[in-house]
Amino acid sequence: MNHRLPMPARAKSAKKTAPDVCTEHHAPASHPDAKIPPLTLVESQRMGEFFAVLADPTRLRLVSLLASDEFCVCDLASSLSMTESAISHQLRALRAARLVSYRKEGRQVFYRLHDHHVLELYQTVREHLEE
Amino acid sequence: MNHRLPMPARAKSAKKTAPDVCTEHHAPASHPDAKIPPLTLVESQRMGEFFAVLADPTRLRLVSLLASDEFCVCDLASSLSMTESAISHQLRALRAARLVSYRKEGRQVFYRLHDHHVLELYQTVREHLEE
DNA sequence: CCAATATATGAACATACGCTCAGATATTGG
DNA sequence: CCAATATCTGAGCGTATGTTCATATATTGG
Repeated sequence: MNHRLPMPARAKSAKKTAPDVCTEHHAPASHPDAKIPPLTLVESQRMGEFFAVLADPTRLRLVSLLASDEFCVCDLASSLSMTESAISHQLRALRAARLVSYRKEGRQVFYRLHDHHVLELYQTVREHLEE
Repeated sequence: MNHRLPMPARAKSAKKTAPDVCTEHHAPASHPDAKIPPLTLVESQRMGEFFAVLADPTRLRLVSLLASDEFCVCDLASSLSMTESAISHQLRALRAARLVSYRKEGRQVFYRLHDHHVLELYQTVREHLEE
């Protein structure tokens, strides 16, 4: 069965030159213009957490609402026909990822997208999926 | 407790004018330049699935490797110090999401990024997280 | 044909996640 | 202060997901 176990030694040999792995190797070099080092484990975990926040339908619908205007939790819950508790939990995740900011006004808390980068990313992917 | 249950009627009232929800409403209108309709449930699910594929450290490291060159499964597994089975499962997910393409050459299968959109999205988010 | 190599796949297990429910916290009005 | 409103939070449940393990498929060499 698995003829190459985890192998702590050896790894990280593939950087920019052709990696000398497998019995024979044909070194295709299809992206010659690249100099980008691969993600480290920690970097990939960070990036994964970022994408994971956007990998939920409810949070994406929240972002799509906030792309047009500022809303309080109550309005967001009503717009999505969900409980305010569920929305509050999801807003917590969006806050932790710095995707939204908020502003307190009396008993209400108004949420908005954190900055233009969020709006741009959302619109880019939206257009990409509309093809 | 929850003073506003799922409410199937009523929802979808917040489109472009200020949504009339909550007892009092202060209509802040912070993004006046918007005309983007919010995501439907189905659209948000599609978009969520797309982000979910990129929400895993292993798949992101695979994308980061393929951003520089074309690799066979064996090389990818070796580079990440993981079993070829695990890598094959993840490549399957990347294939299903049309994020990678492949080319068979004898016993080996060489994977590459599907198109330049993938590379651009990856690089954009990478730069965004480097701040 | 058969052994070896390279990859793919299904089942199973452990973990992670989203929602609900109950309750806590905070602010306003009487 | 107390009731009502608006939001937040922790525990628990059901489901989804990534890896391992065993096995299957496919291609090459002898």
